[in-house]
Amino acid sequence: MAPIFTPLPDKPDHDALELAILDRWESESTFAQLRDKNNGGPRFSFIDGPITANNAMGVHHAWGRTLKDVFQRYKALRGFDERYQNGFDCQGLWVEVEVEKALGLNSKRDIEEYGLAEFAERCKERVAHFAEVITDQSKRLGMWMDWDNDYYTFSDTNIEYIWRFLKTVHERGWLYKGHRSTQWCPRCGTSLSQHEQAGDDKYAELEHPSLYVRFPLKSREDEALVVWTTTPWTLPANVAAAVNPLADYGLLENGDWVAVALYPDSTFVRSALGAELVGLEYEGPFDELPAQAGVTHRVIPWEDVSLTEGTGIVHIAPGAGTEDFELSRVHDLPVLAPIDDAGRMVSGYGQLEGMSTSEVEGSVVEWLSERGLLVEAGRNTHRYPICWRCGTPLVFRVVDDWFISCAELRQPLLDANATVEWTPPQYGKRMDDWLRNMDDWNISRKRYFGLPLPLYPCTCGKLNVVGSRAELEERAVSGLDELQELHRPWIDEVRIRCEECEREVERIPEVGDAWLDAGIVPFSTLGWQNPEWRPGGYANGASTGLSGADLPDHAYWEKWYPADWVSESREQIRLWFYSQCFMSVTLVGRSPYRRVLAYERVRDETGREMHKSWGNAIEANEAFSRMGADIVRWLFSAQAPSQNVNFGYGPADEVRRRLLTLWNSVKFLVDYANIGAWSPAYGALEHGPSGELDPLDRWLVARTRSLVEEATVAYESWSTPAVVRTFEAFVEDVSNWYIRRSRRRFWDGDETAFGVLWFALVQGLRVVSPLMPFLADHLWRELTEPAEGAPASVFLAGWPEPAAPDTALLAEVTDVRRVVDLGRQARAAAGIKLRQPLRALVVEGAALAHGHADEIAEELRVKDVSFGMVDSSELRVKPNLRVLGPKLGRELVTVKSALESGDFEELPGGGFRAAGHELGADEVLVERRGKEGFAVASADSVTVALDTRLDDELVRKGRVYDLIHTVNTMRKETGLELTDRIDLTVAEADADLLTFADWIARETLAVSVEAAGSALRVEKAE
RNA sequence: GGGCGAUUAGCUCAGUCGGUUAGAGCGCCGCUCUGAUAAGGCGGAGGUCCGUGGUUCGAGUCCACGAUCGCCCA
Repeated sequence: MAPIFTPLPDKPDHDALELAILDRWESESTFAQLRDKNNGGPRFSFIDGPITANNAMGVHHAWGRTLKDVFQRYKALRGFDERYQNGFDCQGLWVEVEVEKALGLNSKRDIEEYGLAEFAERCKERVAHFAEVITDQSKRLGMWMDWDNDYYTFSDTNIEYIWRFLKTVHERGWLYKGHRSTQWCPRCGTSLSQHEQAGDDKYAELEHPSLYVRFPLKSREDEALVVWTTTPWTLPANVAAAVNPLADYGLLENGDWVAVALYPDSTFVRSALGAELVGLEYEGPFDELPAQAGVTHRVIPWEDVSLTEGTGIVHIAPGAGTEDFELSRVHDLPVLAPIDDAGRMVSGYGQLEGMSTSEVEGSVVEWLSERGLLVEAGRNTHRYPICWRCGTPLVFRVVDDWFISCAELRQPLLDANATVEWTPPQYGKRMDDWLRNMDDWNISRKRYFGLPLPLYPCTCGKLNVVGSRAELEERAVSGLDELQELHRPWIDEVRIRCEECEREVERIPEVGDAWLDAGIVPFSTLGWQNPEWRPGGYANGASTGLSGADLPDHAYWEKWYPADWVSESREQIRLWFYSQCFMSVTLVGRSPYRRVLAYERVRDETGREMHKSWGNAIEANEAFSRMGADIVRWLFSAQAPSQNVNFGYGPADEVRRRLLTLWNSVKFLVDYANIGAWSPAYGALEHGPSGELDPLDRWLVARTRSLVEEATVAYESWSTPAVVRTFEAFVEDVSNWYIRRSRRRFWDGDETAFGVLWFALVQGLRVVSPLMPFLADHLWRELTEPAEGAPASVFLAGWPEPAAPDTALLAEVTDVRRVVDLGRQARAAAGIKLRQPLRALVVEGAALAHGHADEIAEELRVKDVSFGMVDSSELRVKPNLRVLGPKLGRELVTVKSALESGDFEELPGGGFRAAGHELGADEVLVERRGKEGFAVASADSVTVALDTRLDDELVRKGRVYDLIHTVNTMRKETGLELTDRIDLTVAEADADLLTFADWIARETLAVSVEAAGSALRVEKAE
């Protein structure tokens, strides 16, 4: 007869099992079935933050993608209709930089020589390639998404929606061209914005020159200001020197002025307050350069001049520093811009022209020392900003950039954020902090493959902002025919008419910040204000052929906006959470998401950052196949999101071992159900197991119901760690209490036990399936395959019906287990192993365990269990603080010390009198210890006393248990099957045990038991 | 300088509403069960719950201040 359940191997092969499940999902269209089932149900709106389709996915992406999938699966089990749209981020500096590397291009000129059209094609190819790679990896992780319906941020539709946003911004008067000093990457040839440039990995410890330089004062012979700088290339652009007006400055004997505070050991011939130096003029070190012609150098006041490093006098070059530039506005200083967009000195700087900022260092030093202006030259190591994409050290340049003013929006953004439920909650405060401090949004990048900013400034002063492709077509005067998509170079050919003066105007060359691309997604993908549904309408422009995504109509947007939930890493606070909130508050005045789950970073298993160059990085694909995707998901799910996760093969092995207990429990059921020819009934899941349930069975049913209850609470509070904890505790209870206590019933083929265990395991799998979909579905299929009417997949089974657990029974068993633990402790203390039966156990306390004496007796192998006072040599009484604290208040201290010193009187009924107070039995905790002939153990007001006295019968029974144990060990060692029968021969010396022959035979599956010879013999019976 | 966190066993971390002897996993030592067995269970060693002060009958938990570390901003 074929077995009812498919036999399970000793342990799971996660990789093979997961690949097999993926095949089943594919061939059975499981996901499509799930979506059909939930179609029209209540909605759970999730919006996927786009993943950059620029490289393969790393394990750090797997954390977020696990969480996204867990909660989408959970909500699906609860019957929610969902969109499952995945998103790819496709354009901007990150793609450009990688494509440049691949093509061996190393400057903007290289790109232009290569050709913008060709370059754009290479960028699109890269995105298409890695979108496919990421899709495959995500599927392997178990992510269920609508994979042929992804949104790509470089589609024309997405771009048009951003255009529309920008037009709105302009109508509000927030869009402006700024002339300011910004951080500039000389390799990428573009400025970078505040939110891009934040974060620790955006800085490096770099060594730069450290120069002390003399600025001779004009009206004072032989006196000079001394400044300190680590950026020699900025000196030729110097126009001023700043002093702290409130600080003391002193004149050294050699004629140098410095801050007194920074030269504590020097003697000064004269001193002055900084304010007194203000207005003095000096000779600039590079006055002879053409660029410096006509510049008057003078001393200006600045409260922020540091008195902790340097000389207390700061060299000011408004063309090469942010603060310098701000000061130039206040003090009306000339702005000299010394470098071009590649970071090379421009004309007007004599012999320095054409040199990079680092090449210029030697020449500057030489120049200064020749003229006697160099006081000291050294090296200095400090934290210096580098480009977040290519690692090149940044410089400051004063350039024109386009900005969105956030002055008017700041408060509305804060108000919108106040409506959002953040998990963990402190991230909401961090968002507030960011919003309070954010600068105007720099949206322009002087690059190539990105969102084309639709800005057409006219010489008449009018800034034309085009809000859609239709508007562009209507106003175009040329270039439309070649416009294959809304990207450079094609878009640059389109000229339009100025709406003010009718002159022909062209687009600014800049592209947009990539966070505009991602931020518009809650509008562009959901069809905001789109009059009619356009099949395939999202897959246009650069994403033609990559996706089949529709552009929905406005009614759809109304249905799915705002998102009920979004989840990304914490750094997205200043990136995607920010940009989409900014755009959403601008367009519709509210936050685009109701709830956020954010998480920290992935580290290696020792807590260090992962770096390829350190050799401690783990490839996502390798993690999936070597650990198993379920294990990867479990590791991430178990981690509190507010803390970095330590990820690696060590922690993975731990998880694997813990999950083995679940596997073993299922395998146990399967093995014995096959022997006993038991098969399950699917209806039992809803109604509970049938048959005559004994207390242990009812306990497991209650325990299962409480699991469902606890897990529901955990999921509903977005806490995967709580799901993990509650599930692991459940598995431990099933395995180490129910199964261990019930083994015999399974050997005997007890149908009720099978039914109860099956119920518990299957319900457990349903609850945990969002976290580890592969193992859960595999075991679901294993356990429900013989049950008629069971859905083919756990994901089609829905969420377990909630049912109130029998909490009284759960509490009883908690007490029972406490007694058993104490009993084992007592045995251990007395040095009596569990195989030695004992005559009696007395239990005091543990009131709820009274009905379970038989279980306790069996578990502890004692003949008799009784409840009552333990008559002992030592009595300890403690106050029940929870009760007495509020009642006695300050008096409690007196009572407590009286009880501690034994100064009390026992009252009838279990009460005590101490320090003048009568204490009821429920107001004290009583423990006893020490008794002749007994082993006593005590904890939490429960005391057990184990009678350790042996007699002949007890000793003989102990020997029988030993014998049975030995025989069964031999059975195993000789490789016998569980059902094999044996002929057993015991040694002559054990002949007296043959009075228990039936018992021995039953326990060892012996068909004959006899005594002969001197050794124990086990032989397979014919 | 401002903001947000963290600090609990050798390591990684839980710790609910303030309550009696602060827990788990890993590691170490010893014991043990075994018809789930490359598992499981029990016990032991190992704690200044970062520090100081406060509130309270009672503080790892609440409050204030400080220290250290991490992160975000300036």
